[in-house]
Amino acid sequence: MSRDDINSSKKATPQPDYQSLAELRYQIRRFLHFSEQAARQARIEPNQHQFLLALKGLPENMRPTIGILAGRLQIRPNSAVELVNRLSKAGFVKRRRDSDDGREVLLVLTAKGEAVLHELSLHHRAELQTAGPVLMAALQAVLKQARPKLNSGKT
Amino acid sequence: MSRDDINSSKKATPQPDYQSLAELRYQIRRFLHFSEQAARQARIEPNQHQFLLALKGLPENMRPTIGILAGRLQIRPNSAVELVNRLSKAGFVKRRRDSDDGREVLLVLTAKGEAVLHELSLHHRAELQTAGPVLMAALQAVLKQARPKLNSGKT
DNA sequence: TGATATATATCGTAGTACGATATATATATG
DNA sequence: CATATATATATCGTACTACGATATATATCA
Repeated sequence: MSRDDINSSKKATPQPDYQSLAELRYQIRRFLHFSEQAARQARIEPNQHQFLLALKGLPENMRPTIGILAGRLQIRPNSAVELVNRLSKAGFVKRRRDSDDGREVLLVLTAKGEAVLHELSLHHRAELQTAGPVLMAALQAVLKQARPKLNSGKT
Repeated sequence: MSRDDINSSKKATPQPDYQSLAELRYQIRRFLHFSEQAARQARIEPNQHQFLLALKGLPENMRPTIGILAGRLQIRPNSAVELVNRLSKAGFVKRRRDSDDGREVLLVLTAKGEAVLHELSLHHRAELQTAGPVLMAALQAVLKQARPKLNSGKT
């Protein structure tokens, strides 16, 4: 007993708002692109930079193992191994075969790795000063039209 | 007995908050990872999906040319050409050598492309229902500590 | 002890963005 | 109007890296 209008008071708008969705992805890409360039300027590969950040910024309750880091980077454990190979070859991290569990490998930042990460983090924080709000806006635009049910809105 | 405590009321915190920075990137990766898997489930390559979205969601004042799309995807124009090659081979887009400028190529979605994009967009919108707020929170956490100066500010 | 699970490592492969370069069309300039 | 130059796409070979499949080492359980 209801007509399917476009979008007015339905549960979830049937037609997605492509424009806001596209804008969100565009802004995300811009930020990621900035990040990659910043990394290369700092003489480190973007994915290696992300590894360093994931390592240093790991929540305290997590152990810095290959597997955990892989999860944080959303890559397969074997890919993480290869990444660590390149990282240690470049002198950014060290492997520490310690722990109770002899299978695990704990990753540790070297001074060099720490330095690059520090520099890059400051740069990123500065960039986010402007990019952040833009991202927020794009995200909110998507969420606004995505809202599943919302009648009696006041706006 | 040192005063380089955490951060309290400085201009811009000298030490970046690695944890919130890392968390932001983690959440971005989770969303992108979801997106990639969703695309593959829909039988399309993630980058091809992004192209379709960028095309359909292009602001009205922009013409859907290779160059413009390349900019929106943050890739080189020649990479965009190759992407379009794969897209048209797969039947998702068509080239339209029209326009006043004979050098340009205008991209057009096929019905097939439209269909996949529609499906994926709904899926993404649904995902963002939960992922969106998490991203927002992560972003805000970074911005909070990144705020450069905050005296006599208006919020 | 033996069986099985888990963590890391190795290796070959495939996919793709890139730089360098080529071609086509447009525009400027004499 | 002919030529020079700029711009938009296109082509081609290369390099990088994440991946699947598999191997090895250690842990855990029966």
